[in-house]
Amino acid sequence: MDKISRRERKKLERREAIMRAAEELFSRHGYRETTMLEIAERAGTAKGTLYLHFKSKEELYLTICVKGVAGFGETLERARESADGLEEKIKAVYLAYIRHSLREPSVFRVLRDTFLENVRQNLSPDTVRQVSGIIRNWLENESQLVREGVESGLLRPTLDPYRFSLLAWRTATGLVELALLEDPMVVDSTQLNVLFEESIDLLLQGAKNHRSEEV
Amino acid sequence: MDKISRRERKKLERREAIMRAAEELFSRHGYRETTMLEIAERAGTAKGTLYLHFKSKEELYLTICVKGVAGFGETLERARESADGLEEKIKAVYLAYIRHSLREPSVFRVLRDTFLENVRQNLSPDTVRQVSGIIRNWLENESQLVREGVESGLLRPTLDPYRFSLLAWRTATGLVELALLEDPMVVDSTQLNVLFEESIDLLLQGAKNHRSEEV
Amino acid sequence: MDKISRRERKKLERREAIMRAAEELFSRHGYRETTMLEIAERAGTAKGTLYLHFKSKEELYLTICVKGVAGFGETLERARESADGLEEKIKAVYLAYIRHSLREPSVFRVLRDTFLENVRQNLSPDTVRQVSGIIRNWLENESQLVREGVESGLLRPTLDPYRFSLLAWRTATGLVELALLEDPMVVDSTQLNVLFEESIDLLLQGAKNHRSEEV
Amino acid sequence: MDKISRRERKKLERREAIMRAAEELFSRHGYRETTMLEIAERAGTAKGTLYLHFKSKEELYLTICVKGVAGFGETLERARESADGLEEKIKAVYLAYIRHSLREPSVFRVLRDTFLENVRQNLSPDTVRQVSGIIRNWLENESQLVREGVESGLLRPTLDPYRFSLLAWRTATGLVELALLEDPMVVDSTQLNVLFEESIDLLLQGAKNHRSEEV
DNA sequence: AATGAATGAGGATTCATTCAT
DNA sequence: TATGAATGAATCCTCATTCAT
Repeated sequence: MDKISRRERKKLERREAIMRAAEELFSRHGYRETTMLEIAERAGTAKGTLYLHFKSKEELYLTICVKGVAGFGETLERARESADGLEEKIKAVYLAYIRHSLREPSVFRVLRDTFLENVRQNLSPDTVRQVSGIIRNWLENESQLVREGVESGLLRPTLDPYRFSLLAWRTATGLVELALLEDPMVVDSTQLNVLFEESIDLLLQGAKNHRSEEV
Repeated sequence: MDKISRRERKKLERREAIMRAAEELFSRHGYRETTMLEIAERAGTAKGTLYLHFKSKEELYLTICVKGVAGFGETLERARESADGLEEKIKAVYLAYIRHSLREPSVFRVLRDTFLENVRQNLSPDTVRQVSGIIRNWLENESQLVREGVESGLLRPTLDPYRFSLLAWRTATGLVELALLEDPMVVDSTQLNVLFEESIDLLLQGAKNHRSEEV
Repeated sequence: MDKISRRERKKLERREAIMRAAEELFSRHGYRETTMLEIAERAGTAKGTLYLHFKSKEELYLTICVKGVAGFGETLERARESADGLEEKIKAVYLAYIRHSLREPSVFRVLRDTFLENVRQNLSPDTVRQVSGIIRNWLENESQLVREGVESGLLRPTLDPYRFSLLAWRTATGLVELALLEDPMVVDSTQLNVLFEESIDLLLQGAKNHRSEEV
Repeated sequence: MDKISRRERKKLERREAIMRAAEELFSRHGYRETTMLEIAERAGTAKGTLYLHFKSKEELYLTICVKGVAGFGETLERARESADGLEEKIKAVYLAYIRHSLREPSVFRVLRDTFLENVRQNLSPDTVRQVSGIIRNWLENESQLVREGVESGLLRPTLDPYRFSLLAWRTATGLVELALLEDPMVVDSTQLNVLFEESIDLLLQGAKNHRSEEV
């Protein structure tokens, strides 16, 4: 039994090595430009071994996506729980999304690519739907916070919670994309770091119920 | 001489037909997924003809990029000029960026791809620098408007103009990406259309000098 | 126009060279054991060229089948027409089938393989159906001769014409298979040649209406 | 000693399980189409185990052939012995060949494939010679019956006994091939069943000494 | 003896690019 | 100039066989 477990552990390690290699390469070169041979070489295995662990290139990709999405979900959840107060929670989740993306750029890129039209074409509709489903789920969780903000009077009553979440998500994504460029050219990293916090402050400030503040 | 000029016109028309076809296809399917045969067929020529006009697939791609960037520049410039008032100008440029992107999705996608790390790898550093240069130029033009907004007291004095432009640009890009998905899955198009205007309103509202308003 | 036609002729020649090469190799090694590279090399072209003329390995195979079946059909038809008298016609068609098979062993083998279960599995049901359809057609033509033989009193009234055709076909096929072995081992070629005529004589003799002869 | 024999029995059982699995699969899908993994799974063992019992895929295939040939031999022998009268014996052997083939389609197919040119190429000349030898032996046994038929005046004196046996064998094989098709397309199974008996009747009728009958 | 993970040669197919006409 | 046939490197995937456990 010990022996079996040792063998299984080894297999699991291989699998993880493959996933790490694939994640890195998919993220750097995109789905189509990454070849199974490259992945195998980077993972230190033979081509055929990949197919022992994943039925196809697409399944390997999907597995990475799903794992990545799950990781994101946990991070956001933790951020929401650990912050106090509605405004703080909203900011925490927003910043957690950015920080997690920067910490795991491969995951961010793979998920983003899954979202972009031209990468979608190589994936089965099912894969795309699965990833989209999880993203929508985040957005709805986030909306709930915003809704509470509106109900509590913090944010102005005309604000649509889901649209605000959507906006925050797209803004964060746009900033991360910029931050992940090897040579951003149009901005230096200090400015970007400031912008992460500033951006959500701006959005929240704009969404506040100024009537009530003025009183 | 007339004949020569007729011949040249014909050649130019061919070249443009090829570029239109390529733009459409690169934008829909991405660089790798688009084949030279498809481009040729859509342009109504033979495969070999493409190589009379462009040295390689990559050169064709780059030519499209450069042309697209120029078109964007003109549109933004026109938007700035035709709007009245600082706030209106800022909004106009922001919305023009979005509208132009939606009107010319191919150009938007090709430029966005050029910006993303994994596509950059296929491009010469020179091309990347060229495109980046033009983008920085837009941002600086836009910054100038924001700076005037700050100086006039419309926007709060602590606002960094360049950072604000950057933020608006990334937000707009993030929204356009979503809008261009064939099946956005997480949002319907009505919501998105509202969001285009709402987003810049929110950003501007958040950037305003509320002290002065309250008075 | 002359030039175009020259080019087209060349293309047609290539196509035929490929078909000849494929026919030979499929017949010698079977469908699965034959590789596209081998076919290309034997045809004196590059691998890619095959795909200019045939969409896939299967389509190439099918094309050979269909052409082969047609050739058979014409041969049998000619045999039927040129012989005099019912009995002679039946014998002529039977022998023509054998002779054509021996003259074009590749075609015979390819068609036989299409018929055998394990080769069918690699082919689309459509391919199989198409070939089967033509074979059934032969059998029905042949049946018609036998039916006339029964009606004229030459063959015994209890004889089922279609079954007799089937039997003759299977017998002929069985003999050809033996004749095509490089080293038959169980029979020498003189014996086989005698057997070709003898076999149909035996079958016809057995099918005759002996009552009427006895009168 | 008991333990050792138990172990040996187990080993033998494994070996037989593997052979049964392989026979079934080779027969259904052909040599190339059958994978060692499939055989292992069907036999309830691991892939590696196959190589403890058989040096290679080919050796496994050959072992099945040889065993199959032996089984055929016994069946035919039994049929000859249990029938009474020359004509009955000839028919019995003929029908036994067909029935055994239908009862053990795997064996039939494997042997037939061994006989066909394209499969022979994978086999050592020795194996082919061995199988051929056994087949010739059948044919000679069968010839003996026919010879007696000629000598007794049942069959016409001009009939060559070996050729007649050859013919009967090829006819039977041709019919079995048709009968084993999953979807015969050109004939239904009722007709085929009638044809089994009808065919040997026709052949024998054709071979009879009609002069003597007429008297 | 049994296992099953790992290997890597081999096969079908695609497509950017070349070049003879 | 325009064509499109030809090329062959590159890609995904399969599977017989080996070997450490």
